[in-house]
Amino acid sequence: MRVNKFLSIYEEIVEQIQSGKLKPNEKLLSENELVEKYDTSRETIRKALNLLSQNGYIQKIKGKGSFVLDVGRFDFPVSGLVSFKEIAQKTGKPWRTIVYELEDIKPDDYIQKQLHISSKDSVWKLVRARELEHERIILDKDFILKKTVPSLTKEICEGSIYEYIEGELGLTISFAKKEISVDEPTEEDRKYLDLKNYEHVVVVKNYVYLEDTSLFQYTESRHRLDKFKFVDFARRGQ
Amino acid sequence: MRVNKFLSIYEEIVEQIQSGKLKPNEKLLSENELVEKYDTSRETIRKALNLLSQNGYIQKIKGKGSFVLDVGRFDFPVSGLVSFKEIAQKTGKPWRTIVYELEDIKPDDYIQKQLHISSKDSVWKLVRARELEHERIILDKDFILKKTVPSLTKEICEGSIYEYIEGELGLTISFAKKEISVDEPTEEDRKYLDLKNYEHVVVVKNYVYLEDTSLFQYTESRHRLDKFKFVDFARRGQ
DNA sequence: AAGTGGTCTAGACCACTTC
DNA sequence: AAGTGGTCTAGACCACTTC
Repeated sequence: MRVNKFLSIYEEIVEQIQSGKLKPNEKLLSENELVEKYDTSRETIRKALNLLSQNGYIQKIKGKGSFVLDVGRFDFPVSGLVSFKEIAQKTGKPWRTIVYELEDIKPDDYIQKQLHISSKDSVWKLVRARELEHERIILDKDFILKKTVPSLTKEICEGSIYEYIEGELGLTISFAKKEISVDEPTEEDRKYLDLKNYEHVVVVKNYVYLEDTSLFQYTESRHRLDKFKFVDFARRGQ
Repeated sequence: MRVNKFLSIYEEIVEQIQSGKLKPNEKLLSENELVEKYDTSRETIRKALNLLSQNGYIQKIKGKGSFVLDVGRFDFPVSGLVSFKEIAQKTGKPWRTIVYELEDIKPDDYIQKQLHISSKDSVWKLVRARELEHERIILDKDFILKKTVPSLTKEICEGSIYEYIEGELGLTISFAKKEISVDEPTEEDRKYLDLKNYEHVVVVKNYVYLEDTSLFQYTESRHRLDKFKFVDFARRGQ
């Protein structure tokens, strides 16, 4: 079976940029030269280069060529939430996930509205705290359609739910929408988080969709505000 | 001169979705049928469809077809800051921009570091408050390289700086990086914002790059936390 | 078996930048 | 004039979903 040619070219160039073999502001080989080098067609090279451009590795300039961006300036992840797991793994600080609740519920009005379901649909309610350096700084409240994910265990919830959903269940998550705002802490926040004296929490509402465009998960992440950071990288034009 | 064919096909289908001629979950014509309809090649149709997919209008499923997403679920803007101007224009509430400072400065250490420049480069410092319903809720502190934007006036700053930069100066902004975090208010925040008793502000640091990959603007937007909202829409995979 | 989108090829013409 | 990336064409084979 043939593997994606454009993807492996993309990955090879990413590796060259990350390892420093290709340096910031350096000019890549031209598209025609890359066609020669990889013995492929120009459209395949262009697919690889467009992916590099979309992901912030290079900048293409018409008439001039493609240039390596200074990725060091964009501390990873290039876009998205700087999750507690990433912080923890980068800094090597001790962390863990505490599962407070895992139950099968009938959704209330608010959850019905968020997931666009009726009161008849069963939902997993999962409440977890994320602890970093012995402080619980994020409260994740997940609501997952039971008809999509029939069984969940405490063990799965302590690890990665997405690995289970995509790996074990073979489902494909295709897109997600996030809304970030600030709110006052609830009783639940005060109970399950080490909030100190902060009078607000950063609330990230996350709506997760499957490949068939169905919404199957709503997550509310409530962050202690001193530990919150979000990075967004946006390219202009198409 | 030939106009982009794939772009006009994209725009035509966007219009059909927004006007309701194509309804949520409805199946689009297949790629081969669209080739017939628009009398073009399949790769051109695919470019238009991929753009629709990237911008959240449709979902493509292998073996099945392309389906209209329920864009109503994603209140615009699909991604990015829900800016005070957009809120104001949507709700029709009264708003204005107040220019407090516009001067030509020598950058201090912090600004030198943010813009990757030396103390010799001149910089415009611009401080503006955004007022909505007679409350100043956002403080925008812009630092703009003078060698890129030689002249700025109070009138330009009260309107849209980007319109001036892209329209009048003919420069192309190619990408931007945002960092969102929460901080304590400064003296300046207390002076120029109607902060009420909030003890924190949401800080959005924005780094703006030109087509030649040069960083020319650093903006720090300091939001009163009760008025802050950010929306992010992310597709998985490539 | 027929239809779907995903990948790939080998060409073409174009506008822009460099020399 | 030569080199660059951007758009477009007309084909091919593939894996996946539907019937």
